[in-house]
Amino acid sequence: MERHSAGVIDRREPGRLSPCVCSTLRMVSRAVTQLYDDILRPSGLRVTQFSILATIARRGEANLRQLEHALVIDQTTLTRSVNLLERDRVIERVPNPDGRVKAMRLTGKGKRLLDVARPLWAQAQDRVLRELGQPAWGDAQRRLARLLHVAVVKRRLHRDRRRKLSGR
Amino acid sequence: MERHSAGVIDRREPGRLSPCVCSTLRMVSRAVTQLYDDILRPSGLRVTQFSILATIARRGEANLRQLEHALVIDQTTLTRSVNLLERDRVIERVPNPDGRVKAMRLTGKGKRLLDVARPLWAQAQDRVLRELGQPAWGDAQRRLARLLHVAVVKRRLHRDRRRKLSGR
DNA sequence: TCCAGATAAATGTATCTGCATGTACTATAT
DNA sequence: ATATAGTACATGCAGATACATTTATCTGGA
Repeated sequence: MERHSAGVIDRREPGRLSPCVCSTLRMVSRAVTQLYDDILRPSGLRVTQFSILATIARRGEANLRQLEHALVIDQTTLTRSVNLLERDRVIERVPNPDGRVKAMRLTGKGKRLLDVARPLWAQAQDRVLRELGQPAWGDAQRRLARLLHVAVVKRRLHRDRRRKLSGR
Repeated sequence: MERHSAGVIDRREPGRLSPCVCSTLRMVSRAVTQLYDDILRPSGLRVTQFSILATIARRGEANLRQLEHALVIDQTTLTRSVNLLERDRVIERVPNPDGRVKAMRLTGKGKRLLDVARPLWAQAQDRVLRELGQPAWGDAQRRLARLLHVAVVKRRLHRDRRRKLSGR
């Protein structure tokens, strides 16, 4: 008997959500990521890489600082992710007068890859939105945007307070 | 060429959300995780570990399979996380007649740790909910629960189809 | 009894994540 | 011209994530 088609018992859905806002977000994020990555697999891109590529593509080029703000990813995380894409010749450096700035653009390979990945992404997005409903996602998105804003701001406050206390 | 150089401009909040459901979730998840981890820091626990501990504590004990379902975390991920907690003597193994099952419970240290962490968690949770509003979170939570369900089910379908195609 | 199939967890590999800190370069005030 | 502050990115370290595969164990027949 197949592992996941396994009878009635495995029909039990994942338990109720955690009361914790953060754990809930992580949980949903994990599950949805797995779905997207599954569907994106033929392209060889993960959704993380896809979002970086799409962001660079939209702007033509982008440096780490811009990506950090656009994607709300820590700069040190971005450095590694970007390095992997660079290693695989999916993106390449754009010369910049400011020696500190690392600006990147897609290579030909990167563009072709993105062309392969886009319809797959659309497929994943479609499956989710068709089931969830566009309006419901619109609602959710607004809440999440607010949540993002709250988290970013609160955190800034928290860090500033700690810094003041420690006299720095 | 007027990059988004410093100063007043940097007051700009993180850009609009991505149109991608998955990227949006990951983005918000990252930001909120950072806030929770920041506030939990004095306890030495991260929110991921906190949620595992809280789950075990609620049940008295739990094995990996139960945690996998409760937290919607891949079993292989759980193995590593649980090993770290075990290494730090925060949880310990509970003997089980079935030699395959790894059931865990909190140690004394684990309980004390959780007692330290809980008020910190509540503080993080409060800050977010006070700002977002309980009802708004209730709404969001419902959408996310639906999203989780959709992702899990869709993925099952996707995998089953691939398996059938590849003749396995 | 013994074995095939099922189940629970562990392992190899690779990526994602981010804190604390370091390095390289730029801009500014003197 | 030069110290100094500030900016942009990199690195060391540690944990979080999960796919593919393996190992250990259990269970139900023949």
